[in-house]
Amino acid sequence: MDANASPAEVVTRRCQRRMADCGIRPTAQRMRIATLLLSEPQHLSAEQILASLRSSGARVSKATVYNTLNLFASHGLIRQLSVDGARAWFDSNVDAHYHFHDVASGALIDVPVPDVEFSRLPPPPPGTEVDGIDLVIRLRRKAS
Amino acid sequence: MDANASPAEVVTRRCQRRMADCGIRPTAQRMRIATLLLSEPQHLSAEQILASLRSSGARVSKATVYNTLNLFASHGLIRQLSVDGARAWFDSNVDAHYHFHDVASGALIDVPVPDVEFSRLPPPPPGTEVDGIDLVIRLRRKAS
DNA sequence: TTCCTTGCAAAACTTTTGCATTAAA
DNA sequence: TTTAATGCAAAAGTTTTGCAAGGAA
Repeated sequence: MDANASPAEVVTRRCQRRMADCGIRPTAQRMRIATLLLSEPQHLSAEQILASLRSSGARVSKATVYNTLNLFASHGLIRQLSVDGARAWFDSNVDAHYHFHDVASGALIDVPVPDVEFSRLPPPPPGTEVDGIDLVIRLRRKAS
Repeated sequence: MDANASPAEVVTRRCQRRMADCGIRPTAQRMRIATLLLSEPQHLSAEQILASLRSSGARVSKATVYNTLNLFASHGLIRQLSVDGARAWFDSNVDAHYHFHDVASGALIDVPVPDVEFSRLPPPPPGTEVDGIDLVIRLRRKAS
């Protein structure tokens, strides 16, 4: 172990390890995208990721951002969300969880699984089983 | 009352009434779109609606389909769903309800509210209140 | 060398918009 | 007649793809 590792180093190593576990070659662009997303749980669009990387001086193309996000998603490193039809959001929290969605601001907030409890759920149709539950609690500004 | 009204007539009148209630002018194209959607609860994409209307001989443009769907949605006559990022689905069932989503086939199946019961839900963040709950139970083909 | 990744531009797709024409009140 | 709706084509926005160039093994 390295008790002197900086937070940035820890994130870098975690990204390398997770990509290696999936057999994904850790190129410079992929590492930057992984570092950005996996440094903390967050929801980002492809455009936001591209802008963020470029403003920090990275040389990345839009195609590579999409390629990388799709690659990561296909390996379960991130998760693609469909909350509004306008664009995809990429969630770096792949543990089971739900979301608040503030429609006015577009903000997404994680809701931990233990905060939601189902006392009844319908049985899946014959020949199918439940693959997962997408729960979005839409929020509006309180009138009061 | 008219005890001899055919099912088609009943649908036509119900569409006229619902559009009138919203102050929407019942043009030929709008009536055809409303009749298609509101004849029974279903989930259709804009492209499906356009194709269906044209194959039944109607003269409608893509722009009018989108204009009309947005108009209907803004008046609460239909509801727009975001289940996959690929396209919008328009749900003619505007009563509160949830969905099964068979990812393999793309099929959407309604889940009535009484079939789901929450025994715990997180409190909405300060300054906000719950506007609605979108619940999608993802289905996969059973392995067994 | 061989295979994979990147960047760029173009293409594909869904949805919106501008504007002249047409239909409804 | 006056206002609103329609159709068409073009535009806009997001995501994918083809391909030449670059980089890693």
